[in-house]
Amino acid sequence: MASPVIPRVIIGVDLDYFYAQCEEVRNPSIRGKPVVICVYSGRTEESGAVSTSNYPARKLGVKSGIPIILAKRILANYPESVFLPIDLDYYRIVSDRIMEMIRPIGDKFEQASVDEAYLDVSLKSHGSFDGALDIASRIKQEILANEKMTCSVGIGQNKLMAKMAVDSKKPNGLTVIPPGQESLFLSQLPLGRLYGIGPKTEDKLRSIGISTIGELALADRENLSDLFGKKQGPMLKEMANGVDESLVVERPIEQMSRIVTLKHDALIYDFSEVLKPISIDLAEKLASSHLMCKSVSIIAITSDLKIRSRSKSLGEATKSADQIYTVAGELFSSFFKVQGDPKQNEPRLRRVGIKISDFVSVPPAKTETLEDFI
DNA sequence: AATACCGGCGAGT
DNA sequence: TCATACTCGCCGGTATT
Repeated sequence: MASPVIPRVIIGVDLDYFYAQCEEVRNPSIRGKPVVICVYSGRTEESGAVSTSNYPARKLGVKSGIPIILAKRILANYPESVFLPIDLDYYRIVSDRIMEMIRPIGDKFEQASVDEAYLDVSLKSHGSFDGALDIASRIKQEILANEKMTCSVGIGQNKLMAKMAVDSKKPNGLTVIPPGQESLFLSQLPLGRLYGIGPKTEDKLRSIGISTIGELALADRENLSDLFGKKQGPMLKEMANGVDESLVVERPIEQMSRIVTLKHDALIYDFSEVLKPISIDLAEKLASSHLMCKSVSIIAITSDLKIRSRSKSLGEATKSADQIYTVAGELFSSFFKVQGDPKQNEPRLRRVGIKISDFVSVPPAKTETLEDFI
C-alpha cells in the first residue's frame, strides 16, 4: 500500500548574477556598467576564463566560460566596462549572511550552492500557494533591505518546479507554477531548458526522436533506461512530467577540491611546489569544518582538456596536510607510471588538483594544535 | 548477492 | 580564436566480502 503523497509547497531562491552583484554592492559606482568576474590562470597577462558577468555584459555576449581575452574584445567599445578578479572568500561571506537570514523562514532549508537555496514552506504557508507567495515576497524584501541585492524566486510543489519557476524569470523574478500546471508550463519550454538536460543529453534524446519536453514526458521508459541507465533514464521522464520527490534537506559537505592551472603544460612535473599549498589549504578547510577525510584523489586536466583522476581511500581518516600531500604525490607517480613511455603525442598536463572526500566529523571537544597542520 | 572502490562523464554554479 | 574553480550525482566495471 503506497503512502499518500502529502502535497508540498517549495520555494527556490537564486541570488541574481551573484558574484557580479556582490561586486556591485561592494562598489555601487559600477552598477549599470558591464561587470565581468574573471578567473585569471596566470599563464599570460590575460589568460583565463569568465566566471560570470552582470546583465549589461551578458546582453553584449559576455557569458560564463568564455575566455577573458574574448570578453575584452567584445567590450572593447565599452571603456566603462569593469573586469574584476574573482574573490570567492568575499562572496562566501555575503552568501553565508543571506543564507542564515532566510534559513529560518521555511520549515526546512537546503542550500544548493553558494547562491541558491530551497525552502519547504508546506507548514508555514498552510499548504497555500498564495501564502507561499507572501513568504517569497518577504524573502525578496529582506535580502534587498539587508544586502541591497536582488534575487529570483520560484514556487512549485517540488524542488524541480521551484527551480524551473526561478529560471523562468531572471533577474529579480517571482514566479509561481500552480499545482496542476506543471506539464503545461514545461511543455512551453525547449528541451534543453529542463533542469539536468545539457547539450550531451539533448543530443542523445534528439537522436532517438525526442526533441521536446512534451515528447520526453511520453517517452518509453525502457527506451530511456537503455540509453541513460536504469536510474537516470526513468528520472528524465519523471522530470519532463514535473515529478520530483526529492526532499528539502540540509546537505552535509561531501567533498572539497582545489585545482590550479600550471604555468606551462607538463609531461612530467615536479608538483611539490603546487601540491603543498593546495594540501595545506584543504587541511585548513577540513579543520574549520571539524572534519577528517578518508579519501584523497588527484585531478588532472590534460592539454586536450580531458579530465583524468586517480583516487585512494585511506584506511583511517586524516586531517593532516602532510598526509594529503603525500598520498596525492603517490597518486601522481602512479598516474605517470601507467601512462607508459612518454610518447611524442602523449597529452600533457594543463591543470592539476586534489580532491578530498568521505568525511567523518571530528568531535568538537578537541582543540586543534599547530602540529595538526604540519 | 551486496557493498565498496575506482575512473569517467555530465551538469550546474 | 580560447577554454577557471569548484560541487554534486550517476554510470559501468571491477574488487572485496
